[in-house]
Amino acid sequence: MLSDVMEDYLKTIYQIQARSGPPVSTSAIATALDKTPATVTSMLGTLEERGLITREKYKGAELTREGETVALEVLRHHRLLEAYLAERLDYSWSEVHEEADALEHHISEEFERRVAAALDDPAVDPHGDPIPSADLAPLEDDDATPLSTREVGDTVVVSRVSDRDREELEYLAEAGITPGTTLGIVDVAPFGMVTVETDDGGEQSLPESIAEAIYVVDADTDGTDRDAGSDVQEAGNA
Amino acid sequence: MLSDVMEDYLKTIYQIQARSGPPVSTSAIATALDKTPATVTSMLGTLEERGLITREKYKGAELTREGETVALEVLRHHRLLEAYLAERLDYSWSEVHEEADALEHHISEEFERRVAAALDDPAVDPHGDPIPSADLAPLEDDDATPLSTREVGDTVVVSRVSDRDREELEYLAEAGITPGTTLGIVDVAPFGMVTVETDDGGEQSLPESIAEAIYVVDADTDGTDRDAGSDVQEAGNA
DNA sequence: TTATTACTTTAGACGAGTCTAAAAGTGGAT
DNA sequence: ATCCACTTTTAGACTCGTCTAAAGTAATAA
Ligand SMILES: [Mn+2]
Ligand SMILES: [Mn+2]
Ligand SMILES: [Mn+2]
Ligand SMILES: [Mn+2]
Repeated sequence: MLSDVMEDYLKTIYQIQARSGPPVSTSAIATALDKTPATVTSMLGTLEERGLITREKYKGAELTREGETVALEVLRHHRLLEAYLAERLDYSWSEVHEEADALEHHISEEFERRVAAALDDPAVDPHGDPIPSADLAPLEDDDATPLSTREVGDTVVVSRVSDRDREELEYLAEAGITPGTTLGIVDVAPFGMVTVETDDGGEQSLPESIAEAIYVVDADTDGTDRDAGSDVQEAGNA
Repeated sequence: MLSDVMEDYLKTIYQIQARSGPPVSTSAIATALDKTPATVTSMLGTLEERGLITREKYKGAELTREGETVALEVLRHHRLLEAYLAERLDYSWSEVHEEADALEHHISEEFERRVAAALDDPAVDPHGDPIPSADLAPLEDDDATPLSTREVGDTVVVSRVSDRDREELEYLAEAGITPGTTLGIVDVAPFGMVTVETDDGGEQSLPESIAEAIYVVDADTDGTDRDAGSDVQEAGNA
């Protein structure tokens, strides 16, 4: 059996690896988990012994297939919980992350199945992140890029939004920007300020930090299979 | 902040104290939590320092008001979770206990509120045990006694059923005996075997171990306020 | 009253996960 | 080619919750 702590390390390594690719540095993990680098080095040793990661000294870590499976399991729990809380317990999308973090290590497989069944096997969580399937098959990486990398004139659809910052999420819910929203980029000002036009014709100016947290795809690349779970995306963003 | 482990000790002390009164012996706690007596002695020292229990050496422990409040909080979480799982996720009453045990330390106060609201503030859990109120006021002790202490001719109503043994609970669900069921005692045989007649006229013979786990009140003392939450009692006992 | 027995506490050890401080390695700039 | 700044690892310590083994206490039986 793996401890909660080990599960959190594996989840974190997975997420950094998904963004920046392996190897994942000690300090990146330390920052993400708010631990000292020395602590991380020690735990990486344990995870390596258990066959969950491979490691090159002074370079960084990489998940093994087994480690990846554990990470996907935890991520499935996390995202199913987020979806359930938003859909069935009236949580807003800015509140679900912390609650899911606290519960993800403690639910049974039976609970996981029942929650998934209650929601009819949702494909994405309230932030637009894909929910790993029950068989824990690897997730394909998506082609979404931050809004901050796009240019004036682009028309894009919001694919997902980083769920790490409550205030950002509240701001975006207020602005009516959630997964599925279509945005036209009207202006890009100095310091990364992006002005967008929403479906309803309104204009919003978004600071760079927000524009970096919004992942978008081209409008014509839209609605392929990501939208299967858009009922969940729509829910509880008041 | 209290650890999960401390919460479990306090919950356990509360439950033993409710059954047998203080002081609660080291060995009783050790048995209930499946730890060694030495371990329990050590933790009792910690709980005493924190002001959660009082203690007389070689005699046993007793909860302070503060300790009792913590225990009631954990118990509220546990029983609300059991009720929610049975009512909203289709769990049977034999499955809820373990899941609630795993989750009770990890839900937020917000989650507690939302679950309570979703169920319309249930008064009892699926086993008939009272759910402490949100203000954590002490529970009055009920007057229910084990079916095994009753005599031929008595007509009684099931008040609650011990939730510790899955197989017992499955057996009872099968037999149609749940909180609220009226039973007539038809026979008491050697070795404590009790034969009862159920509402529908059927007869059941219950081994002593089962009869000890069923807490009943006199039929005429019935339906005072315990029945406020009988919708919950009825749910999910397939 | 004393001896037996059961229970409780003390003493000491250990694994998990964490930290701080110091040593070692890495990679770019001079 | 050497040095410097930064990162990583090592070394050692600490807390928490647990255990085993030994010693102490209480209650009862002889
Ligand atoms: Mn799972
Ligand atoms: Mn999310
Ligand atoms: Mn609570
Ligand atoms: Mn119960």
